[in-house]
Amino acid sequence: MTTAVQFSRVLRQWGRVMIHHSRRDFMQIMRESGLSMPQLNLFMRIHHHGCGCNVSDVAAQLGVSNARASQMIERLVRQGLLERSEDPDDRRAKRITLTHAGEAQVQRVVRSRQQWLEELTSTLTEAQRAQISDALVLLTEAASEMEGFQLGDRK
Amino acid sequence: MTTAVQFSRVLRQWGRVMIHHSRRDFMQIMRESGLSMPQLNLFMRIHHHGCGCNVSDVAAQLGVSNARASQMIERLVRQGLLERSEDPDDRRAKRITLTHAGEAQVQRVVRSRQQWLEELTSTLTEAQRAQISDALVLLTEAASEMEGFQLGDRK
DNA sequence: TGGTAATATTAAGTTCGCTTAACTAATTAG
DNA sequence: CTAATTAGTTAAGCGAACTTAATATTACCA
Repeated sequence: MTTAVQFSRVLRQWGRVMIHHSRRDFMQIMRESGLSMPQLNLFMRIHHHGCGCNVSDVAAQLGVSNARASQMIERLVRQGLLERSEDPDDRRAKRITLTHAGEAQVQRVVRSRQQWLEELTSTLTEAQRAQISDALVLLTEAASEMEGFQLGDRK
Repeated sequence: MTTAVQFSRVLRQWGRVMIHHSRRDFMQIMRESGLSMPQLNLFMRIHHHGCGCNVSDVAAQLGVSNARASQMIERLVRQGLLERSEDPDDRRAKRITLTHAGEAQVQRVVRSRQQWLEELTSTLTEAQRAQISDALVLLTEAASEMEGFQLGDRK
């Protein structure tokens, strides 16, 4: 009955719709590209981390042992999707970066999300967009204040 | 420059925040409960499907062979998280349902999502909630019209 | 400088996820 | 009433995902 309860129900509903789509697209791309979930996740993480990711970073972000990260990277390097180069500042470490082909896989995921949202956008009127936009900015800012979640459209 | 582009950027940002959280919570619960991603997904699917789910349904929803579904279910039945009973209408078929313990795992996921959203809710004013709520209803309806995505708070 | 810590890889082994194929039992169709 | 279908399980086997332990190389520190 209280507004708060209704409000959080509305929030959850939109969340469900979003996540449902995101998941479906992600799995679709997995199938098409022949990449596994951990592999595709690895790409997304490296992409969002920016450059200069080393093996330990990858392991930490994936919640996996260093050995496992090294193995995964090895395989993807051999497939031409990742590049492994020596870190000039610390010759023990390796810099892991996406090759052109690897970046292309990331872009498939990014674009698929973008596409659905843009289709959705096109079904709304100018006024509706403005209204929703204001609301989402509020929400996103509130979430970002609640914890140090960094905004900005990547990089 | 156009509103549409800005709008879809705002949409994407909120989406990123949501998905980021959802994923983190999910993996947290996986670790804590000792369940794998496919297993926890299986629970969520059975939960949302309502009762009367049989082995073939599970297989279809998970995108996996019947044999695999049967194997997964077998293990979870042994762990006391699922129940497998004969379908009275068709004695070949089995009804798969969550036990109390299984439902508890689902509730962990549901509650973790709910909790974050409610925390977020509490940082907003009454007026902001109303504004955002209206906006999200618009969005959710637009998405649901774009394709037959069924609404309703589960079951 | 010598010892300790950090970084990455390799080796060996376990468990998991998944498939196909073969099998059993119940239902439906001709 | 047989024959074909459908639901589920079991078996055998492959490859992926992980782990721990061992090793090599580089960096840091007292």
